[in-house]
Amino acid sequence: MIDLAALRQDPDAVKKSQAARGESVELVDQVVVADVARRAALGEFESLRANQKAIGAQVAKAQGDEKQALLAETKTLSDQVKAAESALRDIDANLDSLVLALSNVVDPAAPVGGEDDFVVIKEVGTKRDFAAEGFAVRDHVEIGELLGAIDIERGAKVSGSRFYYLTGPGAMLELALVQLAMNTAQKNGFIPMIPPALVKPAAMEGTGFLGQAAENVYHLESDDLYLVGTAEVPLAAYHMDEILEGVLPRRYAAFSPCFRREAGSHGKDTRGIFRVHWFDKVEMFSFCPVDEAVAEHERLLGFEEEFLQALEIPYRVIDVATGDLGSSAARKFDCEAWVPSQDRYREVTSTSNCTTFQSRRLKIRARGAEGVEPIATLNGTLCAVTRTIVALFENHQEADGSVRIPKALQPYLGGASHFKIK
RNA sequence: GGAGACGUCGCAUAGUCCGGUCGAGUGCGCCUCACUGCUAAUGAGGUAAGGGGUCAAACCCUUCGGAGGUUCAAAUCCUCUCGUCUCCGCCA
Repeated sequence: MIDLAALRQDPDAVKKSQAARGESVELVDQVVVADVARRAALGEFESLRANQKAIGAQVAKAQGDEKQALLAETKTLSDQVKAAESALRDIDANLDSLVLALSNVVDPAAPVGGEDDFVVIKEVGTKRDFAAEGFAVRDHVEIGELLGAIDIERGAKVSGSRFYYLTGPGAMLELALVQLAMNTAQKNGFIPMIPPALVKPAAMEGTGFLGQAAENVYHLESDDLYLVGTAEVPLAAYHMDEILEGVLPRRYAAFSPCFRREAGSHGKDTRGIFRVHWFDKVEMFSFCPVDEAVAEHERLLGFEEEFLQALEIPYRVIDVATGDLGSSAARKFDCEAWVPSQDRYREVTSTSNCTTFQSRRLKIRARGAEGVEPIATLNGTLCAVTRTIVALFENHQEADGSVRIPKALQPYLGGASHFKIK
């Protein structure tokens, strides 16, 4: 939810942001109108109610005829108060639904445009020249089969398309990646967390996933619970309705399964485990003072880069354009790993600065020097397991189909230097 | 799944039976001041959030887990709901 007071002050800034996202500009005007109406209705209700309470206090003291007279007076007042209250409630609900429909105000530094208008910030690492090395690139599906690490066929048999089993070395690799990620995060000041993957509507709503992203969320109707698409949801909602005390930023890193319906991506990335309905992920999350959020965003990006560098995977960083931001994000950086079989960079991690958008919805604030203050939330992927496996297998493959294990990961895999073909 | 108890201002509690003087007392914690060689102790005062209003105040409204209802009036009565705890059953 955006800051209504700020919108009141400068509606044009919000309009500009909506335009940059390619979303409704006139929604801003509707909010302004609804806001004026609300304040009028609020004043009406409040003065009637104040009157009612004042007379009520007299009723309590009065006796006999005097009391009867007051009762008669306040009886009609009571009806007026009720009418004013219900009018206020309707206007309030209307305003709320309009404000909730507004996406976060984009960071002016974010490149304006659609999906393809991102800006490449940097490229890191060296892509291998497989032709020069003298062998044809295998994709992660082939490698996964050779190693006995990924079983897609049986994933489909048991659960349908976009499901998989990690088997043998694949299963151990996931655990190794997760441990490396969690250990790294803890060293960097994150509190390790294992959060619930099923959440109530309030948590989903509060993090902004029931808006335009709703069609990609699994919903368990009989229990009215949602399967989270990212640990961002239970981590953000962890402090829902709280005023944070003490030192900020407060950083958490969670290991959790992620479930995504992938509606609207039919036919996209159908091969392998690049785009699946379920995967596991280590996610970073930060509750941060508003004026430190931009620096914190850079920090999260830095942690993501360090992880990719530890895995020796070539990647680039892009500054995602306004039209491609999630509704909660003011700015987003993606790390895209080089995928040799596709001869292009593909997203493996993503970090967003949600400024105060989520914390307003979730009613999270912090006690600062000047009292209770709003707070910024930021999230970033440390390791999305399946996509990391794709990048790892493909970039570190050897001529015979075996895969070199990067040094940083070896301690978590019994010191082995390679995944060998079975 | 069955039976019961309970959700109050950071924490712990009072208030609920018998509706108004309760937006709410007390203790602890925290903040300010005084006293003290320092700390501690003691004394005085302050200490929920959100909204409206104001140059700033004053002031007003809302919130006693949540949602409804009864009433002139609800922390207090009624209904539903969520959560916590205890016992039983079941289970990893």
